Amino acid sequence: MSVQERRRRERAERERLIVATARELAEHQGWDAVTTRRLAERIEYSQPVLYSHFRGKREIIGAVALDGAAEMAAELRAATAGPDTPRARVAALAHAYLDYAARHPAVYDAMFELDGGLAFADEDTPQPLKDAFAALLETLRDVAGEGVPPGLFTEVFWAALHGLATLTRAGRLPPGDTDPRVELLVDRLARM
Amino acid sequence: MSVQERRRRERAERERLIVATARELAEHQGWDAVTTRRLAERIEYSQPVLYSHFRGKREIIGAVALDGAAEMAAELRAATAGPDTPRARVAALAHAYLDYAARHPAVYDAMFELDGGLAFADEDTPQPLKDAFAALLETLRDVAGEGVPPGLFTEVFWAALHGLATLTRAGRLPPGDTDPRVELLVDRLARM
DNA sequence: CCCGAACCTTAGCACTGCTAGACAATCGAG
DNA sequence: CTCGATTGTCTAGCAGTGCTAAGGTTCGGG
Repeated sequence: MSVQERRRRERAERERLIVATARELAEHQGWDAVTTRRLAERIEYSQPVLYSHFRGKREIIGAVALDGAAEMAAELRAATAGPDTPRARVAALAHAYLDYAARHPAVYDAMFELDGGLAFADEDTPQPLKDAFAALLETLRDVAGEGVPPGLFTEVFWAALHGLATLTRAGRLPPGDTDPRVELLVDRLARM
Repeated sequence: MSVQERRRRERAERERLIVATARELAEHQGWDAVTTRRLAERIEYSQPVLYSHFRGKREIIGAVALDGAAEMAAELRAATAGPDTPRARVAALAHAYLDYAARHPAVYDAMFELDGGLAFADEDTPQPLKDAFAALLETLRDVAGEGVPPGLFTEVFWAALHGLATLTRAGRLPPGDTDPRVELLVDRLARM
């Protein structure tokens, strides 16, 4: 009985190892470098072992995404804990969001650009994703303005941040100038 | 001499055929279905012929992106030609943008999500891309507000639209509700 | 001590983007 | 009109991808 326990623990441990290794590989060399062969080699098991934990590469991406969502939510909450005024909290939130996207591009992609097989905006949406959205909403609800549903406002604000994050990183927007862009966004969208 | 002329024309014609076929395939079955083998079969030539026109698949994506940029710019200009007030023009612009993204997801991806090997926000940026940005700027410059550079304003507005377009299509935002989102965006960002 | 089951690996499939080398058709010069 | 050279195209193949069927090997439970 306790043997089965131990095995279960070891399996869970190995699963964490897979996800952590995938993330590390992706952060250092990009998702293209995350092949099942390389990943298997890094964890020192053969390829089929990966498929005993995940249905396929897509699910591994999904696992990294959940990991990142929890981490991002925590960072967003930490950033908005300090400032006193709603305006300052929103600005801090925006900067923290863009900062995370810039510092962890691979994880950001797993969450919002790649297909990790996760449900979004749905009752089946995994908790970490719901929670990350909640972290945005907690701060943004205070500046939605009269007659504007907080959820709707959060969606629009989030979309704007997402657009800035992805277009900037892909080189579609000139780098630098992030600060004035965020300032404009916050000044115009937020209603105190 | 005229023989070489004819050949040159036929080559150019075949190049257009390649791009058109790639686009059609992508629009109907997604970019994953656009493989060099399938593409070669569709144009009734062997694979290496593709490589005598383009350096690789990436450049083919880039060609589709340029095609789409010209088309999109035209649609944006057509949409903003009608309305009389700046407010209405901006709203029409936003809807036309999101409409194009929704109607031509594959082309939109070629322009803004995939790597087509194109330069952006640079002097080397191909004309169609510059022109598409210009189409946005022409309408948005009138509502940037005092002291805000039109270029900066356009970047932010564009990023918001891009975020809405991609998050909606990827299922990250609940479908429907597009109208109130656009209304909120226009009402808050634009200054008359 | 031995059996059965859980576990892991080897080997392979069908596919990808891309390319070297062989082949045929066409052109220009004599 | 003929012959060599140049173009153009295709066949065949490489290295790599995600994924899986089949076969051992190992190890706990009786």
